Amino acid sequence: MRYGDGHKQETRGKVLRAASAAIRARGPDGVGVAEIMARAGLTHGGFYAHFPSKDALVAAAVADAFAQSRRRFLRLVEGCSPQAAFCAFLDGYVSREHCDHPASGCPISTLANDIARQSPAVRAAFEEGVAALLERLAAWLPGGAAQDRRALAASLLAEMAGAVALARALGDRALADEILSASRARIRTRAGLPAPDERPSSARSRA
Amino acid sequence: MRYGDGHKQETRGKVLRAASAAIRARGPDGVGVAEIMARAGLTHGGFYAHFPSKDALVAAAVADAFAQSRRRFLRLVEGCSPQAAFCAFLDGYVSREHCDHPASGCPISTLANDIARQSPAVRAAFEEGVAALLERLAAWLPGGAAQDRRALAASLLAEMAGAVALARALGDRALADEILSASRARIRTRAGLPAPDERPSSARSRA
DNA sequence: TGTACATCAGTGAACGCGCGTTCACTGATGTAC
DNA sequence: TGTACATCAGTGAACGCGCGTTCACTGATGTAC
Repeated sequence: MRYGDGHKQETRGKVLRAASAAIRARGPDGVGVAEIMARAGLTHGGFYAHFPSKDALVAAAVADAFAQSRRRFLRLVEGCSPQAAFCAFLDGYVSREHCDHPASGCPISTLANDIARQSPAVRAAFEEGVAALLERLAAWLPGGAAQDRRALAASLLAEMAGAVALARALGDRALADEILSASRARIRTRAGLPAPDERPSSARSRA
Repeated sequence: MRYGDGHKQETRGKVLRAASAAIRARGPDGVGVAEIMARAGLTHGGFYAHFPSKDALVAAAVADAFAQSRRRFLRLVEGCSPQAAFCAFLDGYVSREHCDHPASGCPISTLANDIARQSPAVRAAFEEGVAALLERLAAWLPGGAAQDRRALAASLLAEMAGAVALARALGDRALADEILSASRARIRTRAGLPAPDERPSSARSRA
């Protein structure tokens, strides 16, 4: 082989990361194969040496997006109490920062509507990501039966994803921030967290 | 004029309704002008006699979708107490029925992710619809200062839209129904409604 | 009342464009002798 | 050690297709005389 052993895997990784970001930012049907390859520093012809179809790339990119989010939050939260972990997750998720950077954000908040219209392979990748995240959130919630914590986690995740998606859809920053801070405060209470963040959302967005 | 006085407006209305349904079901970029015209019983060439561009149609269709939802719920809820009105809205919204029929459903639950990527005209139509719905929901909520009711309405709407969008994205009906019923129950409690619905979600979906 | 004309909603072929996908080719490198 | 060959990741032109949009045309009807 005229390239180093891991060369092809490395290139595949570059394409995957470019796709994962671009698809979250503009939707699976909003970016083309050629643009993704260009962002990975390649030309479009080589794409099919790495993926059998665009659909397969989208499925892999969705899985990669969930894995990326998971890694980031597990790193952020290492050694924290479950309560502190949930709190950090919430503050990162329902935030102006997250709204403004969909390309590196949670795929649920960016892609839920698109996923309902995608192929079974893409939907399966999404579903796996959601199930894993729900389990993780449920484990961070305090007390109660496992089933109750799971149901609460589902309700809280629905609100988190809904609030961020809705805020992103609104051009009016004031209304968007109103929704974000209303949701953040209520999720805190619902999750049994003690100390609400009293900073105004404008200070939060600069943090 | 060789057609009756209201003929052109009537045709425009047909195109608009076809667009409003198709766009909610498959997204603004998932349906073409030709297909929408065909669904309205026309050929694609005549489109530009009614709308200056596809973008203008999408904006009008989004506004029409909100107006349609508003009309339907106001009819359903006529003469009810505010509490009963909110309850009817919630049960209709966070339901298997709503999940299974995006074409006639709330545009927030179907289009939030798409709207963030659309033109200013489309976003403005969406924003107006959201603001009007928020106001209506806030008026149905019990007690408290107007500002608190508005914040609660925003939080509840975020959860409603998030739960339905998430449930639609999941192929696994059991997981989807779990999310729907978890959200429905918790929104009921949060809105100060007394009697939770105890039927299992399988019975509900057949209702 | 009857004929010629004007109107304009709707038709359907055509356009330029970007998409996903294919394929003959390139050229840097590892291997065989 | 040096030369000929095999490998294959990546290139770039080309394909068929569907899209949004344009435009010359049709033909049913209302109006003018």
